[in-house]
Amino acid sequence: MLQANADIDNSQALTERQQAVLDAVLRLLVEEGDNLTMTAVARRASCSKETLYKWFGDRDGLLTATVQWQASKVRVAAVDGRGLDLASLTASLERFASDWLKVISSDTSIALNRVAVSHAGSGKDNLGAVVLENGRFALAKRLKPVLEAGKKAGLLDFADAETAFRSFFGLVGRDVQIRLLLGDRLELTEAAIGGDAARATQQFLALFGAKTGPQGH
Amino acid sequence: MLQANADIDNSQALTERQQAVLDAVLRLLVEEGDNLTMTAVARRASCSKETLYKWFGDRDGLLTATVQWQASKVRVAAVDGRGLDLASLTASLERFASDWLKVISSDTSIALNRVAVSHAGSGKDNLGAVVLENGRFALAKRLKPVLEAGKKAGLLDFADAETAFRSFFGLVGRDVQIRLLLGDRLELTEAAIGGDAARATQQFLALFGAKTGPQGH
DNA sequence: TGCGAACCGTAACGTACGGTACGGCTTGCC
DNA sequence: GGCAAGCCGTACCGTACGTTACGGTTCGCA
Repeated sequence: MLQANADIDNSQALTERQQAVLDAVLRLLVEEGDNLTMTAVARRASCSKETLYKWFGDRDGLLTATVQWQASKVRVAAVDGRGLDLASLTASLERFASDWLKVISSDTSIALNRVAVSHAGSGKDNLGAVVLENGRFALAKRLKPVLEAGKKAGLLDFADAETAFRSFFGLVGRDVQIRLLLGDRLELTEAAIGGDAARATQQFLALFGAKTGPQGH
Repeated sequence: MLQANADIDNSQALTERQQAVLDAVLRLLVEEGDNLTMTAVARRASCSKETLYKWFGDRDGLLTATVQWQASKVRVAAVDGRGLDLASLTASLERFASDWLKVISSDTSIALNRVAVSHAGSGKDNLGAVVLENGRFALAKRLKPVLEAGKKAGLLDFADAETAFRSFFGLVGRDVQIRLLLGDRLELTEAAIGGDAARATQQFLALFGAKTGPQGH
């Protein structure tokens, strides 16, 4: 499911101490939202403000470093495109959906998306681009090969992988993300996520599965 | 498509002047995002800060009043459930999808959702609830009767209207809203919206259309 | 014409917070 | 041991902004 990655070096040479600081920022971001102060970060991380500014430049630098640090930690599992039969393709899609739902419903993801949305409205949309790149676009980059493999294997039928992915994205996410971002309670249990992933996968297959003779519903 | 509503009195007795002030807030919100100042509002609306505070209490009151004012202005058209045949049902769904896409891709909607998301992270989630109530939930409340009518007429087949609606929501919105909120450029032309609405509707019908004999693809 | 209410423009106040400076402490190295 | 570098804690500065206060003006009304 979720794994720390070592392949993509998105966190450029962070010391253990710096990582601890960024983890403190994450925790603080979950608790207090975007209105965290540098003094609060310093107090929580047991470091001085001078050190914060020396390491991360300014407040925005600290925030972007935090977003990148979190992005380097959480990553949806890659699935090899060797899923030739329908069963393994279905399993891969379900796992993608489940991982994705688990990520976007996590406290840290919600907090990070919130601060990124806030900053997107305030001029410099640095954070928004980073979140988008490590979220929606990273997912597409990982899922498309699977879709293409499914198409090659005659299991899927679509003209454009991008549009197929976007439909899958919509079927999985539906209104979950916007509701969570807007503060709607809606705790997703493990079981509910599994059910949603299976449902979304079945719907996607119903729309984009290759029609090889009549298959009962 | 879009209409001002007079039935639901969501705007509790606002004078013309107050509405003009809130319109100024909307414009300012689109231009500058959440970091608008009370002095900027006063200057733009050509009113004094004292008046702002007398009318709306404080900054949050002004913002909530603005959200409610906008919500009372823009509303997705209601469609009567008298759509008995497949053609009119399809047309209704397409119109809903088109209107919805038009709304969420508008500058004011993006700005309002951004500020609501920001405030949802900062304790009082007043704005988030209001936006959700007038956005996603209002849409559900209007669309569900149509879906139920379609089911009654034997055109649709689903167990729960809520889940059917959520699938429709996902198929229509896909990744559009989160991308726009995060600052991703992606201007939706009138034609693109129409195409997306038609595609989403066809996909929804493919998933939830009643299977009355073999209908080609 | 006189009066009071509402409102405009602006000045002023208090506070919160981003950013900087400085004294003291630990740590590794010569 | 002595020294330099890095860091902690804290005090400090400047500013931006929410909020309040006040004098001057317009407008409806008797």
